[in-house]
Amino acid sequence: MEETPQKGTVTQRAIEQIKAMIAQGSLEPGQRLPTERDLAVQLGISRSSMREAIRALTVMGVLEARHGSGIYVTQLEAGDLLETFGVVAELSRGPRLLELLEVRRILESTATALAAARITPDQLAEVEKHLTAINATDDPEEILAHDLAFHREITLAAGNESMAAILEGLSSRTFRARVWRAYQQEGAFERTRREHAAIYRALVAHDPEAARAAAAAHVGEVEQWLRSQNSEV
Amino acid sequence: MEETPQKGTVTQRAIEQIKAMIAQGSLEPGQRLPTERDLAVQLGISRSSMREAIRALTVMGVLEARHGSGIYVTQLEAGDLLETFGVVAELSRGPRLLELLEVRRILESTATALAAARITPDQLAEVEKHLTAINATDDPEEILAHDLAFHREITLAAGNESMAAILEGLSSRTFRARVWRAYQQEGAFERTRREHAAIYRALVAHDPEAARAAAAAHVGEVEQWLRSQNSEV
DNA sequence: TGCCCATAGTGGTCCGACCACTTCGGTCGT
DNA sequence: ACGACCGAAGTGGTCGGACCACTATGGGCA
Repeated sequence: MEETPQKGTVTQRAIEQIKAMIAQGSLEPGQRLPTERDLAVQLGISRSSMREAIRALTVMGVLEARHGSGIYVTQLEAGDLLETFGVVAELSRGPRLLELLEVRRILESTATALAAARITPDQLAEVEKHLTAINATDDPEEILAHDLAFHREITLAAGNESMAAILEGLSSRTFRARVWRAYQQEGAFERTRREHAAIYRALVAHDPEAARAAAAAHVGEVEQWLRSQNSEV
Repeated sequence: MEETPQKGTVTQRAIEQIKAMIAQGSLEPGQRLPTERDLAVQLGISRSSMREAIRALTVMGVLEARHGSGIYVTQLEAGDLLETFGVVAELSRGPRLLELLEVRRILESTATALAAARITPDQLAEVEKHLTAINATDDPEEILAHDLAFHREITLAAGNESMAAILEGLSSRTFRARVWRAYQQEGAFERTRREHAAIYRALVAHDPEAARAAAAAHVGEVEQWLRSQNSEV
């Protein structure tokens, strides 16, 4: 029960062992881990290797290191899988970008449909706030921020935080900013506003099918435009 | 243009810089990077910190380190975002597990529908092979392997590698093995076989809507069962 | 009583050495 | 002349120890 099985690199072994501790429940969400130095001693490896293992788990969104305080197990909440997903979206080009956009269209249309059925008056008011904010300004930066918030509010209303987190990653700042920059140059502003309005109307009417169609069309519009650019973005 | 802007930790800065190099195209997929030692000098940090940055990017699926050879940029293909996603699925419990299963149901039903429209005779034969293999044995291990292959073949036929990779992560080995263990004990074997057969028939008939319904029912069945377990898994 | 700061403890960074593995070129035998 | 072998150079992997930056805690001071 004590000797190292000698499989794979030392760091990789450490990663697996810590993952196993969490999976088996001996480390619970929010709990603080022993210090890096202690952990290294426990697993019989150097602190350097242990730090790399911790770094890996931090990137995966499993651990969280607080300078001067300690290392903690995250709540394993939806947002924790966001970062890595967003990075992939940022680095994707051409065909891969279209594939991810297709995934987004599928998930976002379904999420919007679910939201139409479940959204509360409070949430609806929040959505409307961002909608009017988008129409009230011409600052691309502000529009983008409210556009993101508009969709996030809707996906959250769908009641599936994991799906919301994935969509957030797929719609990451850089990802959309890149599209926007060129997109708005074709004067498609007005069309986007109409699409947003259509989505909002479907939500107000609590009409899932209309919401699904409106959301699919909204994402599909960007998709079509991007496809016509022949992988230039 | 040369001094460090002093924002965030040194390692974090290094991660961003390397990401930027790839995003801007000065580092292309498959290309070999300078050595860890050289990179550390270039960015003005220690080798330890550089190694952590590389480890982080390796986990994200952006870089690949080959012992004794060098560090390379991955092809940034779909499978590269798989590993991290699978880890999240493995560590999820209770409500989060249901959310992820819902995402899988949405994506898998759509993917199966797409596959019904696009699948080639060759791919269809491959799918049938796994189907008969599932029905020919009682070894859970073998069944699981062919079950995974069955669905993977179908999602690949949908023509969206990114979606296939995400689904692969959501259906990761451990994830499904855990479900299977208890699931089969209720003698739901036969029902699963019938569902697989229904999916296959829809593919043969090139009937997208039937395929969508069959796949949604298939995943939904597991979903319902898991929901009835009151977060015990 | 309450504020403040010295201090211990933690993660973050750096250095230099050595180990394990890959790669490649030269050497040796045929 | 050719091919298999082997050794050296180069690379990532590991180690340990030192110091820095930040946080949290508790005791002392006003």
